[in-house]
Amino acid sequence: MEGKDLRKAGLKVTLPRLKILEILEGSKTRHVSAEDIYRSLLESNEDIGLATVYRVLTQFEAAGLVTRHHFEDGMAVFELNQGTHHDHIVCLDCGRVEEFMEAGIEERQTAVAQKLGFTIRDHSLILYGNCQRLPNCPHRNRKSS
Amino acid sequence: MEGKDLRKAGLKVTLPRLKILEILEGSKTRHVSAEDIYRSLLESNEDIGLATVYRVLTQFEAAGLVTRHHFEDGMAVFELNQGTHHDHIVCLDCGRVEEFMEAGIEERQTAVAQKLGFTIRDHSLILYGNCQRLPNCPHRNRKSS
DNA sequence: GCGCGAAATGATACCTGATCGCGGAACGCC
DNA sequence: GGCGTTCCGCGATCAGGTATCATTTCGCGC
Repeated sequence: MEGKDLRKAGLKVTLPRLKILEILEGSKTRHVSAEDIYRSLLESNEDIGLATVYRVLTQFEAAGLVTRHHFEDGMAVFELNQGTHHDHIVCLDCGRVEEFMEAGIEERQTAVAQKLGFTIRDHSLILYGNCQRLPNCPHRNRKSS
Repeated sequence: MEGKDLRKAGLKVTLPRLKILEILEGSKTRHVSAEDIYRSLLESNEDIGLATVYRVLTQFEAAGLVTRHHFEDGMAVFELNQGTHHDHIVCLDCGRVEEFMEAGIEERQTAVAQKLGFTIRDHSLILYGNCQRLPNCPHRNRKSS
């Protein structure tokens, strides 16, 4: 993803937007907060204000480039859209986020909505659990809730 | 629900707690924010501080009397627990909230979590849609998103 | 390349939802 | 009723996020 993707999305190509895209792509965790991005920018000695980070993320969301999630702590995190829809499961011990997609669940959601007289537009499904501290958990010893 | 329920929950019976319980029970919408409750209290000329409302709601949550939800706008709303688990569907036009429960969805959630090596502890499923402005929608003409 | 108007940015003040700290008040066991 | 413990009201405070506005940057037409 690069300049032309921004233009395609109807956004001017500016340095802050490029840098933020870059960070979203390069991030290991896929789910980052505005502050995370701001901190990354500072570390790369980019002189980009926090307000700009928020503005750009909001524009990216409106343009469909990223999705905004609210996990349990209420703080917004952002994720680069890579085509396919999915839901999330969050480890309460280590904060790790896994993604999944279950056609059966999706179907039933639509059915339920219809039964209640709603036209479904969107949904948010987040499971919370413990990831059993598998040895390969990359987030072990992170802050506990 | 009354004084003895508070005591059963390990909480002293105090006027603020009783009043707040009362409001939760009497509320038409079942899903109310701390500010909603605070406003109700002011209207009834109760001299109860906003901080107390938050404290009491947090205690109620810890005691299992209420559940806290974060709908799309991020603001917390509280709902009196009346036994059965359920999920929510929110109308994007009018803000109406309906509740539903789909055993098939619940089952699949557990299965997915297990497959990913998680022990599921909790989940949040919220559908967003349009309620087709049925004539009996009690929320028509509320703020639009 | 260059100039120019529109759009974007950075700094900072501000807003809102929520929490903290503390002196004084209320609860409830006796 | 008396008294220790818990709770409460108030105001200060915090954190995430937004609005304002002067300055800078983009990119189109030349």
